[in-house]
Amino acid sequence: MTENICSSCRFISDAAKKLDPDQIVELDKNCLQLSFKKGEIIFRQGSFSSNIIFVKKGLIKIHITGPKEEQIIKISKSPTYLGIPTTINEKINQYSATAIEPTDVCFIDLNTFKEFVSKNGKFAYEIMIELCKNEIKSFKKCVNRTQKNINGRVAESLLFFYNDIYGQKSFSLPLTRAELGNLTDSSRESISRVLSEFHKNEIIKIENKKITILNESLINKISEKG
DNA sequence: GCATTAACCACAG
DNA sequence: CTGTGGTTAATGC
Repeated sequence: MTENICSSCRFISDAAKKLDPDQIVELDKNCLQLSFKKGEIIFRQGSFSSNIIFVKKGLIKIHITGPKEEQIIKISKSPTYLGIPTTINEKINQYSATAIEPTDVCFIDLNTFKEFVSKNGKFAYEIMIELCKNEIKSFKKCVNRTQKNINGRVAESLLFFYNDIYGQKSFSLPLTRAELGNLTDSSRESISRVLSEFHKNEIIKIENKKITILNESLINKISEKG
């Protein structure tokens, strides 16, 4: 299983590429790879954690317990680090992560990770870049979900799956309607309505979970203007 | 006021 | 789990 040795891993992160050979050996000794099926929880809000999580393959949702109900914060695709904000300065996970497609995850010992950050500036810089990108994305998401109407938010999320996750116009939605409603700050019923309206207007095609984007320019327009 | 929007409820596949 | 229809509260013109 050469794939499970960090030095020859083809999913190695941009940050880990900056590690010295001896640090790679160190990483290898202090990380563990596990596989998760769709629906399996990777780590849970409120539970103890002493690991940084790197998703080498798959798709996950980040969710957090709100005052009223569980809220999906975002969908993240590999390759990505997951548990940096939740672990680096906290003993307890501040949010949960659940696989929504078959997913391979590396659990990296927190102290090992911290040592890399403090001793290897290039590694730390790559980590910073990822964190900054994520923060900007979350700012944009915050603004969009407040200012866009339902049609715009649903269009945006479909475009997200198309452009950022699958890279093709036809894909199988990894979420239920209720989850998509939760993600886009709307209701299950509204998602139903909007999707069937898009379908009727031949903007997309729906066959159960399978979505095909038919009119890309129009759905872009809807995403922008609502 | 009247129209629009979107959530909530209920019920049927 | 999903789609639809009726109802309702909030907001805009």
